Amino acid sequence: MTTKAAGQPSRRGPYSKSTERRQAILAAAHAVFAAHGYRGGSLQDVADRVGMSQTSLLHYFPSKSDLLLAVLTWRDSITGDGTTPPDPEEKLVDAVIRQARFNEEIPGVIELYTVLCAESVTDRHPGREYFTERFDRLRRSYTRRFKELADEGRLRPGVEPEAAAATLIALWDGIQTQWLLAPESVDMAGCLRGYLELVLLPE
Amino acid sequence: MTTKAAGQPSRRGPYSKSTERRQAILAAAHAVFAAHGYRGGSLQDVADRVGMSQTSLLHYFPSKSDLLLAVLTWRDSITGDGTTPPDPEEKLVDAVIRQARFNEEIPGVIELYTVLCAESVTDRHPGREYFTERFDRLRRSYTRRFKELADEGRLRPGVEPEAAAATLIALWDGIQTQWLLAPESVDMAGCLRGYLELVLLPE
DNA sequence: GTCTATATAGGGATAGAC
DNA sequence: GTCTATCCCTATATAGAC
Repeated sequence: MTTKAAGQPSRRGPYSKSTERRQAILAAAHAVFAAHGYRGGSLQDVADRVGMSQTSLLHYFPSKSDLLLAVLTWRDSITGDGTTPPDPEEKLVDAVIRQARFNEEIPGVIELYTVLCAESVTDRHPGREYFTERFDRLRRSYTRRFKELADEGRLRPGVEPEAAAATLIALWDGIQTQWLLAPESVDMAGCLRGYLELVLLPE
Repeated sequence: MTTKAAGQPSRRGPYSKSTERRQAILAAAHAVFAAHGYRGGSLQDVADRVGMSQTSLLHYFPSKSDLLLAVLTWRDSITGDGTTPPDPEEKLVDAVIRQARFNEEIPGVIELYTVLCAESVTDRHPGREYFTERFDRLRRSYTRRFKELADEGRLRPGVEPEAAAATLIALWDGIQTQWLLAPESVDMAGCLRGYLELVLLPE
């Protein structure tokens, strides 16, 4: 059964049954961690959604923290966060708004990020390193972007690129939290655009 | 023993032994929830810090969720969040910076807020209503403040008071998260001041 | 690769003695 | 008001049969 056979679904490689199973587990874990957080979500919840036993799940991911890190990496690949290099042709405002609207459309993406990010600041949380590095990387990336804009004379005088980078990221995270608690009262894209139009000068 | 006696520490009223115990429990619970979150923190942790049994703790707070809500209310009384009416004489920038620096000095205050706020968006979290109402109240309060400034011609043209309110709160929350993960790399007060100086016109 | 059974630990909450 | 003992539930992880 384990030997190769044309047309068999158990063939090796990136499209093997095993890989599909892993994908299904990641999707289920994404939903569970988004709804209950890392500590609040259980492997049993995830296993039930996939339709397998909790012990079978541990065959694919040896521990709960391994599963968490895999989910975080998987999130990056879905959202493009940290994987897609910024398009130098696209304006910063447009790129931010586009990403904000995209995230808004995928259920659970914002919940997962918001919940796990704050949870990660607690003692010995397995996701802490991931978020620390993500913020470092993002701050550097946006700082570079704002410096380029400053060189073009498009940054409002008095605004420091480093501060603008941290501010944009902070605003983005914070407005997502408010949006989760009151989607009707908060205009995520509007707040982001408002800040960027404030900090950037028209061409 | 339960009858009144001059000089006895077991007298009734706001300074009774029981009240002191409750205060000690609240302080311990504040530290535990800040370090581990609501779901990650245990009543046993709290009881150990106070030096009592877990069951004795439940004599003061009948359930874990009751304890959480008491801690959140206690936090308000410490920080003045939601209890102290804004001083109309103090400039908005000064008030925000002063509060930010104050929070920074009290260990655990920012952790507690950040962790519980994000955790509260998860399913059936007992703190959810508290945070939803807090955001509603804060947005209304800052919106009013920005409208007053707009009437004085001190709000930069094109900035909407409602958006500025949500943005200021979001920025504040988000920068606290970054600060918790990298205190040396993030200037909380600087980012807040930077935004307010951008959105407000000089007198 | 999947399962059952189990080890081991911990959680919140209740009953009732003192 | 404080405790011990306990109930009952849930959790992650391991062992081993199939």
